[in-house]
Amino acid sequence: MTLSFDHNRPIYIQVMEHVYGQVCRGELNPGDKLPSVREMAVSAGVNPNTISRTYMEMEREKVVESKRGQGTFVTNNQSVIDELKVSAAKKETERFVGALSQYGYTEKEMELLLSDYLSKRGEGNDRSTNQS
Amino acid sequence: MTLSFDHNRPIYIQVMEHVYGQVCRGELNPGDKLPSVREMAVSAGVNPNTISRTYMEMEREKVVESKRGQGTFVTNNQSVIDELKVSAAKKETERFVGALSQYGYTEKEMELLLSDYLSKRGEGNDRSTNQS
Amino acid sequence: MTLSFDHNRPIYIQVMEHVYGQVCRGELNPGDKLPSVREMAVSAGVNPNTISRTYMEMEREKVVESKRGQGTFVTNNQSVIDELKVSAAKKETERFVGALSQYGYTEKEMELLLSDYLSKRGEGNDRSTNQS
Amino acid sequence: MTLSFDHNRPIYIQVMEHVYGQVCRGELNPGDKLPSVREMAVSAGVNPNTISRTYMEMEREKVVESKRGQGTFVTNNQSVIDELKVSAAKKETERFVGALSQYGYTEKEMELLLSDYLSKRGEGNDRSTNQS
DNA sequence: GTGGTCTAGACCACA
DNA sequence: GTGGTCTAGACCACC
Repeated sequence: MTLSFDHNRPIYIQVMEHVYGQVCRGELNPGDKLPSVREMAVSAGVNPNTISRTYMEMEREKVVESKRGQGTFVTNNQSVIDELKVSAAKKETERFVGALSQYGYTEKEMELLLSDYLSKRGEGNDRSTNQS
Repeated sequence: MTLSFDHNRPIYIQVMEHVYGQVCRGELNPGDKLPSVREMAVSAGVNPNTISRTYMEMEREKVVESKRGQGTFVTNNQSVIDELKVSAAKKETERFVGALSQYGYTEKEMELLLSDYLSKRGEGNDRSTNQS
Repeated sequence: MTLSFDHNRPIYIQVMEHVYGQVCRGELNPGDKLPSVREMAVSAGVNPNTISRTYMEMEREKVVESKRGQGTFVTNNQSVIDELKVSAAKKETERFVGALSQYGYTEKEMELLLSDYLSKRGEGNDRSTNQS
Repeated sequence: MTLSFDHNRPIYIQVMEHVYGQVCRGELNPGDKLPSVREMAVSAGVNPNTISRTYMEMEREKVVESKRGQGTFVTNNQSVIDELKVSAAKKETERFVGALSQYGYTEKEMELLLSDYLSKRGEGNDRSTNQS
C-alpha cells in the first residue's frame, strides 16, 4: 500500500489516524489482529521504530492491546471505540469553529461553507466518500 | 497583552494566525502599520527573533510588507487579504470533512455535528464569538 | 515622478543608480545643477535624509560636487563619468558571467541567452530601450 | 572546505546559491541527500542556524525536501530543477540588460561587452570555467 | 527608531 | 542521528 505522508506532521500520528479510521469505519473490528510491526512497516514504507511508536501510542489510548508473543489486537471494549469517534468529532468541530471565527466568519457562514463544500464534493466523485 | 500559547504548536505560527485574524476581521486595515518587532515581542511575551520570523513568514505570503527603517505594514492589495480569508476557510473545511469522513461520519452527520456545536456554544456564552 | 522602489535594496542606492543613469545617458551634463535635496526628496517620494545620503555617496565617488550655498553639480571631469560607465559595465558583466557559469551554463549559452533576450525584447516594444 | 563569503550579502543566500549551483550542474542529483545541517555548518564555517535557514529557504522553493529525523534531500521533481536553471538565467539576463541600458549602452555594445569579457577570460585561465 | 542577519547554546520530537 | 523552534544577545544598514 505504502501510504503517502505529509512530512510536516509526525508519521507515527498519521499511521495512527489511519488505523483509527479503519477501526471507526468498521474495517477493523474489536478483537481483530493488527499486522505485526514489521509487516506494517513494510506495507507503509516506514521505519519499524515508527510503527512501534504508533502501536505504543494506540495502546496507551487503550484502542489496541498487545499480547505477548501473539500480536496486537483491537480492543474488545466497544465504548473505547465509540469514545474515539466522538472525541475526534468534538476536537475537529472545535477546531473548525475556532479557526473560522478567528477569521471573522459568522456561524451562518460556517454552515454554508460546509454545505457548499459537501455538495460540490458530491458532484465530481460519488464513490470517494471514504477515500484516504 | 501577553497572548497565551499552545505549547504544541510553533509560537511564530500562532502569532501569525493572530495577526491574520485581525486583518481578516478588519481590525487591521490595508496600509496600517503593525507594531514593531520589538514592541510585539514585549506584548506577546516572546523573544524578538520569534516575532521577526512571524513577520518574515507573513511577508513571504504577501500579507505584509516590511520597509527598512520604517516598519511593517499590512498590504494595500485587498485581493491578497480576501484570498487569505477564502483559502483559510477552504483549508479548514477540507480538513474538517477529510478528518470526519476518515472516521466514518456521513455528510449528514457532519452538518449535524456542526449545528449542534454551534447551538450549544450559543447557549452558554453569547459574547464569546470573537474571543481570541 | 515618484520612482518605484524595490524595498529589498537600499533606496539611497536606487536613487543613486537613477542619477548615474541620467548622467551616463547624457540627460544630465557635466556642470548641470542637480535638484536640491528637498526637491529631489519630494519628487522621489522619500525621506530627505535618504537623498542626503545619496548625494554624499555620489560626492564621495566624485561624480557630483556640492558647492556651499549654491547646490550640487555634476562633475566637470568627463573622465570620471566615462569611468563610471566603464566600471558599471565591467561589474555587471562579471556578475552575469559569474552567476551563469555557477549554474552550469557554457559561454556559448550565455551569448545565446543574451541575444535571444535582446531580440525578444526588440519585438514587443521598440522605443523602450531607455525606459527607467 | 570553508567557503569564502562576500560579507555584503547574507551568508545563507550565498550558501543557497552554492547548493543551487551543485544541483544545476548535476553534482547533486535528484533524491541525493544533502549534508546534515550540522555537517554543512562545520564545512562552511558558519553557525548551524545559518545553514538551517538556507535549508528552509530551499525547501520553500521546493528544490529540497526535509524529512524529519532523516535529513534533507534534493527534490525528485526534475522540472523544479530545470525551472531553477531557466529562471536564474532569465533573472540574470534581465538584470544585465536592465542595468546596462540604464547606463546608456546599446544592444550591440552589450553583446560586445560580453564576448570581449569571455574571450579575455578564456586567455588567462582555461580551466577556471567551473571554479566555485 | 526600524527590520535583517548572525552567533551561541539550549531543548525537543522524530526516525 | 536528524531537523525545528526558541532564547539571548550582538551588530549592522537603513530611514
